[in-house]
Amino acid sequence: MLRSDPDLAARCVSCTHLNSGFCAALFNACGEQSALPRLHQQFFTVRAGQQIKCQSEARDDVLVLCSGWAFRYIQLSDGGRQILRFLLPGDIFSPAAIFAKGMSFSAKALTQVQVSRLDGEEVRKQCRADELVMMEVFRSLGDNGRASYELITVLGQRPAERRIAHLLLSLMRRVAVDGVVQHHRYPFPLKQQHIADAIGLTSVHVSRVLALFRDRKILTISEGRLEVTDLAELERLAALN
Amino acid sequence: MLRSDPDLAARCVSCTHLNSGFCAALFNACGEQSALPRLHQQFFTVRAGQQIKCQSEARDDVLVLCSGWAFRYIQLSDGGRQILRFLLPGDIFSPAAIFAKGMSFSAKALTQVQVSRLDGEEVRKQCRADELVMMEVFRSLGDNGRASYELITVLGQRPAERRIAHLLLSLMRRVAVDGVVQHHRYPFPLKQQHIADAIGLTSVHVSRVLALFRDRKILTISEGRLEVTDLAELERLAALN
DNA sequence: CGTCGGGTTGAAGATTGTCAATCGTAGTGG
DNA sequence: CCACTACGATTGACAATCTTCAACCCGACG
Repeated sequence: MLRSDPDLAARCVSCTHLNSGFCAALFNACGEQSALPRLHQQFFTVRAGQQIKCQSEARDDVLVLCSGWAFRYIQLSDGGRQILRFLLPGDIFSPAAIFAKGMSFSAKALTQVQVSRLDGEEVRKQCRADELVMMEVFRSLGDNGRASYELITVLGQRPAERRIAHLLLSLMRRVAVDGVVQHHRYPFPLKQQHIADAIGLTSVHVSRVLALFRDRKILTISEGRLEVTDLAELERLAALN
Repeated sequence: MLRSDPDLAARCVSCTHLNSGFCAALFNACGEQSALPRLHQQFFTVRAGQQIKCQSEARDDVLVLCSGWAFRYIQLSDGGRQILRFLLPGDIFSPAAIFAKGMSFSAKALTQVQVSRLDGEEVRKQCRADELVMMEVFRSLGDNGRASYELITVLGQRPAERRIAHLLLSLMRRVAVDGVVQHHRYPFPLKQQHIADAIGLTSVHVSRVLALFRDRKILTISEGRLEVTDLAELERLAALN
C-alpha cells in the first residue's frame, strides 16, 4: 500500500494542487528566498479502493492529496457507511487534525491517488511563521465546515432527487475549478454505491433517480464521466434556498 | 432586541461559561498580570425565539453565549428549517468566522439568552499573542466539526428512533458538563418542532417516537425537563459504531 | 466459457410524511 | 370568573418515499 517513489516528487511539482491553496502557500513560504527551512515531504501512492488513514493510526502527520480522488467516511458496525466528503487534489485529509485532536473518520482512495505526507510539527511551525499558510488552513477548515452544514441541510430537508442533484453539482463545481471542462462533461469516478453512501440512500434508489434524470434529459453518467444536459434544472434541484 | 445593561457584565463574571473554554483562556490572557490590554466586551440579552445574528449582517464581531440556549440554523425558502447545532453557555456563535469568511447560517435564541459581543480584531490579536486562546478556538472548531460529522452520519444512516436518541444523548452530555444533574433529570427547553428540525423529521413523527420511548420506559420529556429512565438502552440506540 | 462487479428493474413492505381533528394548558381581556 | 385564543402535543387515516429482496443484464476479464 505504501510505496516510496523518488520520481513522484518531481512529478508532483507540476500537479494542479500546487497552483493554489494550502500547498502553494506552504511551498512559497519555504522557497529559496525564504529564511525558513525547506519543507520535508514524502510521497506515496494508494490504489483505488484502498484505505489511506484509519481511525486507530495516531501519527502526527499532515496528508495532502496530490492527484486522484479520495473520500472521508465513517464505517458503522452494521455494515452502513457514511461518506462525509470527497477529496480532490490539493485537499488536506484532515485539516482539523493539524492543531486539534483528530476527528474519528477514515479515508479511502476512490481512484488511484498520490498523497504527500508532511510532518505535523513542521507544518505548525510554518503556520506560525507565515500568516498566509495559516490562512490557508483556516480557509480549508471553513470550506469543510460550510460543506458539512450544506450536507446536513440536504440530508435533513431534501428528498432523494434533490440530494443527488446537490451532490453532483457541488462535485462539478469543485472539479471545474482547476480542470478545463468541455461541453459540460466532467470526470466522474464515483460508483452509484458511493453516491448512495454519501447522501444516505440505497444504491438501488440512486439507480432509479439517475434513470429519471436520464429520461428527463438533465444529465447522464457513463464510463466515468458526468454529462450535464440541463444545467438550469440541475441547479434548481440542487438549490438550498 | 438589543439592550445595554451595565449590571450584566458583573453578573456574567460568575457565569458557568467562564469556568472553562474560550472565554476563560481569553480573560486569563487579559488579566491584571498580563501585559495585554483588557478586552472590551458588550453584553446584550435576547428573548426566546428571537433571531440573534442573520446571514446578511456583516459585522466583524465574535459573539459568545453567556447564558441560556440558542441554535444555529439554515432557513429554506419552502418553509423548511435545518437546525445545525444547539448552543450552550460558553459556545462561540461562529468560531469559523473569527479567521475566515463567515458561514451562511443564522442563529436564534431558544430560551432567553445573554450574549457577549467581542471585537473581532481584538480577539484575533489575543489569539496571536496567547497560544492558549488560539488553542481554544481550534478546540471549538474541532468540536463543531466532529459534531457535524456525527450529525451527517446519523441523518444519513439512522432511522428516526436512533436519530432522536442520538440528539438527546449528545445534549445531555453537554448539559451535564457544567451543570449538576440529579436523578438523570436534565433541563430541556426544546419543543418537539426543534427536535424535528434538528434531525430532519416532522414534529408529528417526533411525537410518535417520544411516545414510544415513554411506553418503553426509556425517557420522558415534560415541563422543560428530560428524565432518563433507561440510560443503557438510550446509549445503545444512540451509538454510532 | 464462467464469473464477478456494477447497474437495472419489479414487487412488496417498512418508514416517514401529510392532513386533519382533538386535547390540555396558559394566557388575555371582558 | 368566564369566554376566547394561541400554542404545543397527540392521534388516526391515508399517501408518498424509500428500502428490501430478488432476478436479470451486461461488459470485463481470467
